Amino acid sequence: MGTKDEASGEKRRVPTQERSRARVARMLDAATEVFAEVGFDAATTEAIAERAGTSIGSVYQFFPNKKALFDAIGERYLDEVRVLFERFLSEGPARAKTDWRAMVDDVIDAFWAFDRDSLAFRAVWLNMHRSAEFLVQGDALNREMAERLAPVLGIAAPKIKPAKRLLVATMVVETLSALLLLALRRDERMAKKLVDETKVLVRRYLEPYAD
Amino acid sequence: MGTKDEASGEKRRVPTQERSRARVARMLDAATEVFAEVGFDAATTEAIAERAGTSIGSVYQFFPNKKALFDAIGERYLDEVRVLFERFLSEGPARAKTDWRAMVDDVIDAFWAFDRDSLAFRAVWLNMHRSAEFLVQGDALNREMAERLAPVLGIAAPKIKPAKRLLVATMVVETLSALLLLALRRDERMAKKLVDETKVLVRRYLEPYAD
DNA sequence: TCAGAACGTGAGACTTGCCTCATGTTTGGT
DNA sequence: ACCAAACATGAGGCAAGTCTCACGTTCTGA
Repeated sequence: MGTKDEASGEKRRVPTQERSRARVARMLDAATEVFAEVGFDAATTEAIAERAGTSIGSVYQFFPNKKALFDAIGERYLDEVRVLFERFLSEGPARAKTDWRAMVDDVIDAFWAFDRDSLAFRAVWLNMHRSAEFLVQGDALNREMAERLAPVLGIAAPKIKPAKRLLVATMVVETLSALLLLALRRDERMAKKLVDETKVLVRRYLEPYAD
Repeated sequence: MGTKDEASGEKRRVPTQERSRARVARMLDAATEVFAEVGFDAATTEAIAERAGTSIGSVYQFFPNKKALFDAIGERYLDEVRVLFERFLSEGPARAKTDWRAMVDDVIDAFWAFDRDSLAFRAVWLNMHRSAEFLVQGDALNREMAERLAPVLGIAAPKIKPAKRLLVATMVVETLSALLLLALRRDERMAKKLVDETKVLVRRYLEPYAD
């Protein structure tokens, strides 16, 4: 490795002029694409700079290293997912009691519609955590979503014992994650079938837990 | 990349003496461990040689490059999985009609018991295909298993339309794959819960398809 | 209008890791 | 016992890729 700074410590210039702000935004977009296309290790900073229409020097003016670049878009991506997820959580209590079946469909549709690029990047994101610190660091995002989902399940599926809610939420989140990522890898036609069948699977799994 | 040979063409010595055969076996074991621990990219041939108690030169005497090493254990791993899977397929028609629920449990237990190392390596295997030739090359192993499973579903779950069998089989295989790999990353206690709940999920999903 | 701060650049220093090769050792058949 | 083939070794050639740095350009405020 060529890591110099520890724990992605920044120590870099913060863009203040408009010109550099736009440039940094282009870098993040380029990085998202490149990481999504070839994965973290195979992505080169050179390729990212080129796609952003700038030079390597400029990249390192704002990001101390490749990992920091990855972390930055990871954070941005996380925020977007949280917003999406939050929308459902906020309307959760109201709908969950009566209308949870339709809600499941909506959540799945929403995540599926949520930009292919983002999903592709998410695959890289998950795989990163899976290879490097394999057994130590879990999949932070999925874990967080499961924790947020658990309370909602208490309403939608009251038959689940409180102690078991997190387990069920984890099952749902991980299954969705895996199947949507799979759909992403298939052609349009198969993808649609998979997404629809995923709705069926989740509904059938939760059905006996509903009141 | 430093790839010289195309399409993992061998062009290397085949071990004939007992000494070298044993050495090659140690190399494969070491490679499995290292790949499983840190992933393909981060694994160094040096580390593999060292763990096998030999030198890099010897590794390259029998394997043309790093990828060939990976392919070799991939093949070995595939064979083991096929044997495991075949056992269930052979008894399939007999049990499938009456006893498919217990069969689901058995399959899950069997795959879970199937050596942690192997499962860890499988994660690397799947992730490899996912990053490099992202949208092109699918997950060969899971696809193959789904194709083999589809006919069995015709017996166990006769209500599935023939055209839909492969879809359902794919759903089952991918879900199992994802959830067992997840269980692997969790501690013993949580893993057991996840495995048990996976049985529940698969059973509930297939139930309406059974006669 | 001008100084200095912010910004942009890309050649190349430096590191890492794959793989080769020249050299030495072990084995098995005669 | 002896030779040729098989085997083993690890220093280092080489390519790829990360990140720095010295120099040039653009912006901002007084």
